[in-house]
Amino acid sequence: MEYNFRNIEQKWQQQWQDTNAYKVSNESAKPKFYVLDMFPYPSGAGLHVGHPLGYIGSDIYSRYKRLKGFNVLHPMGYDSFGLPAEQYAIERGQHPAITTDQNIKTFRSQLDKIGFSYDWSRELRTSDPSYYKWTQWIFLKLFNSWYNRSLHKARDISNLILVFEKEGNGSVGKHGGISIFISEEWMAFNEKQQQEILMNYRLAFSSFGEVNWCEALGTVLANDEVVNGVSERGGFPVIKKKMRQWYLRITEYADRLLEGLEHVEFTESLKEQQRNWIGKSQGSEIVFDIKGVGDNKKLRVYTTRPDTIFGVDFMVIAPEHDLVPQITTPEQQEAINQYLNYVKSRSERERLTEVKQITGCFTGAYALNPFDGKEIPIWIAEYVLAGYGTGAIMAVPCGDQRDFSFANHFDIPITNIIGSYFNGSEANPTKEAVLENSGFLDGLVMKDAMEVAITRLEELGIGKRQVNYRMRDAGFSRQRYWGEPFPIVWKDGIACPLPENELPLELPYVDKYGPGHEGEGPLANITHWVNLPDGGKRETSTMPGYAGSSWYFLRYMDPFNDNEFCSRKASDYWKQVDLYIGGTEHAVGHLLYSRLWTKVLFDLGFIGHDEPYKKLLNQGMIQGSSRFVYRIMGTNEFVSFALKDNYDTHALHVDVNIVDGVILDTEAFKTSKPEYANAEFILEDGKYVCGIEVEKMSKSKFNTVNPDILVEKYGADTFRMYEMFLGPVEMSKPWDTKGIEGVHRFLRKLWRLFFDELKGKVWNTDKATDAELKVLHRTIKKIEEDTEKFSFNTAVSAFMMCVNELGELKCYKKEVLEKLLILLTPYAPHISEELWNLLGNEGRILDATFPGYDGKYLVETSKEYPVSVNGRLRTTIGISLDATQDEVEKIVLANETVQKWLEGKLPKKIIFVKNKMINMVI
RNA sequence: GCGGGUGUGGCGAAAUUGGUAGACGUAUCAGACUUAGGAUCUGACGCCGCGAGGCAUGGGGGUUCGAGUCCCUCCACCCGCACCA
Repeated sequence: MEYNFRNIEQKWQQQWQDTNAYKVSNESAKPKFYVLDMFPYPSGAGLHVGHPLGYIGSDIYSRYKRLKGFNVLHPMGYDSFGLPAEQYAIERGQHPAITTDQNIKTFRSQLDKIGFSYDWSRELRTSDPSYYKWTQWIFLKLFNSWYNRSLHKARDISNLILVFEKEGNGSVGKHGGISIFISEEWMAFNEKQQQEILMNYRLAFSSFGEVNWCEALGTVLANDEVVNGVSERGGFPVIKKKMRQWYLRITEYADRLLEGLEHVEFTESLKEQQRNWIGKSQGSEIVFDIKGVGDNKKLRVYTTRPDTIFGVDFMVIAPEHDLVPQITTPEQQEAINQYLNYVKSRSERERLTEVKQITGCFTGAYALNPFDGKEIPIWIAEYVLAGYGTGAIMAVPCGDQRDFSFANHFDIPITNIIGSYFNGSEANPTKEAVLENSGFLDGLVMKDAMEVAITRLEELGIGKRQVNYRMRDAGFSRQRYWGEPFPIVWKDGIACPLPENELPLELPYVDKYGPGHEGEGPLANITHWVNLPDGGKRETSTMPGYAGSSWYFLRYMDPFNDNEFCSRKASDYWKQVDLYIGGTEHAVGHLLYSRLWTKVLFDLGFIGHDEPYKKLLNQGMIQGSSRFVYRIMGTNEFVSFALKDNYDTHALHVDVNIVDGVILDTEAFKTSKPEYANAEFILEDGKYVCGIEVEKMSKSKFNTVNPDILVEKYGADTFRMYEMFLGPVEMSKPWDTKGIEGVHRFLRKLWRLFFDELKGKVWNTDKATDAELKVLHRTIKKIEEDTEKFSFNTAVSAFMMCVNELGELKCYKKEVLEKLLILLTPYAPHISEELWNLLGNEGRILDATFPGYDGKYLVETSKEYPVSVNGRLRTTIGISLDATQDEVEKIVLANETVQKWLEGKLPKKIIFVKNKMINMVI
């Protein structure tokens, strides 16, 4: 009887499906555990070996937790709305609903072959109306909420209206550009004015704003979807455009999003990325008078270094700053106009990439230093951003390198306030210097002077402490088709929410789902849908890809609920996701937005926790190892790697599947493409050697490896274990199929502990020896520890060692083997089930209990201790474990080899490290 | 530039956290059994050396009886962020 993995795997996968083996109940006396994979966008390209890496890790952990007695929620679904799905559909010329459905089917069948333990009954799709009904519902909650800054919590908007009616907005503070009003003023506003004011407080709000407009994609993109001035998807140019858009007021949550990072287990680098994105900076705002202009025109700058105020040699304001036209002197008008034209001609991309170039223009105006009255020239320059701080800075050339370069470039005299810390040829951003030329701050160390300066500024009423964030409110609308429609109707310029009983507002079916024109999305073309009988017009943009993924982890808890997005009972039972596995690419997108939604839902009392994920594990990316052939220019002749420099060649990707290691299968190559049919080769040692490069795994690079082929050839269990064996899950590594044989060999060796090809059944019910139990218990301990810390690669090694050792001991004992099978279940579920069954066990192995290890088999009564003299290993000596220090010394000193090294002398010190080694110092 | 991370055999990687470096697996070589082997098993396999032995965890220095592990310093690579005032 041999290991026939194909039959075994098919049989058990069918069985699991037929018996709903992995269905999970919300009612259980067991402790809960929630293991979640980042749900995929079902791309049409199919899986490559990189995709299942995290899924295998999470599957192992879920199965392990289940054996440990937990009620484990381990669901899967699809992020099926969004830009990628729509783009793919457009490329195929098919409706996204159809392509999405097809892709999901392919995806599912590929996943099923690997033997995952998902509870598929809870499957969800973000593009399903029964799901996005609740995405829309949560949007309405965001729309109907505001952030109460004194409670640090979201509150219903009705409660804000009450405050306005009673006392105006004095106590809640200015949000957006709204000025302070009192109760009477509020009552005097008409409906439209009131709604416009409320819009400045809503957590989901609409506003005209500069957005990242991508002409090629015909849509607006979020900041994190724009990389280096081009779209993340497709790499198309992105420009700024003013449009009415929806936003989420994530900036109100900046502090809580930062603070929450202290309580979750994310990697330091991921936390750092989020902190970076939020970009909190503590500083102060200072108001400067402008020479010769009225009191109503003052220059407000933002700085983190108020201590350097006496070192300010010039001011720089953003070219877009409101003051520019107001303060420019007639003499400078011409130059300023020219400069503004230049700035306008610069694309976002150029401004981002050509950062080294120093440009700017003097306005002719001067600000006045409030302490010594010094006249400070005001410049404009594109390096100062309108959107950050006040859009104006005070420049201190001796302390800031950018300011220094600017001063140098335009010959602005530099004031040195830090004495010898400034060497005249570069700025020194130190906080340790003792201030000079700094009026009342003279003699103070800079870091102490900050506090003194800001206090004085506040006393004078010309400055205040100010916290700034780099993060902006998140753009929440897309001029696209394939997304959630907004449950909003515009009436006379007022955004009216749809009543809850009209949800879901279904996405109308259209034939033309391509981009609309002039910024409006495709929905604008469906006039019968847009225009309502009462004169209202539906919002025509749709929600972005991250809408549905911001709360899906909650829906899995209660997926069939028609009355609520998730009952409080269900979310109180499952609580946070205990383990969330996925890549780092969502560090500042999905992971930030879903944290925001969770916090809002928590504030509003719909759920009981305000961080969605307890622990996040980032699986590394599996890269492709590409192979290259070198074609001699203008010929059909290919030259082997080592000889390529003798010719004028260019490198071409060659399909990794026809290369064995680095050796090209030249016959397969000839048949791979018609143009290669007559290819000729210049070989080295009779072989064609390919070049290697590690790149992202992608079809276009011919370096993808399809898991289906590996599963077909070696089985799912081998595939699962090999993916884990490659190395730590969190590390990126190039794929190499070579070693998979070793893992497959291990499973066959395991099989032979139960059945022999010739002899048949070899397992028996004899009593296990101490030596055998020792191997078993050591393995139990190791597997438990490794699985617990996600060290799946070392766990696989431990299995291999265990089977090797049992093989050497000729241990075919059921007592030992069945426990080993339980350990192995999470890693290789099919073979474990089968052997468990063949051992005559009742029930399913997935309901077994993870065995405990007995310490007595791990402890040795005596041990060979290494003995070293002055740290150098000399010999080993067997000593019983309960020997006292004195006894150890006696035994060691009596040893002949040790005596030889001591040369008759007595050691100064004998160090006896229990269970480790003995070292003597002479 | 700033932040995070990594550096160990031909290759993927281990190392109980300061205690015999290279487990486990691949690759390679040798052998056994075989009509055959891409099956199975055994052995060798960091470097130098016939050997005893010596040298080895990116380089250099330090702490320690003892360092891959801790400290200082330099170097290389990967990943984020980047005129953010």
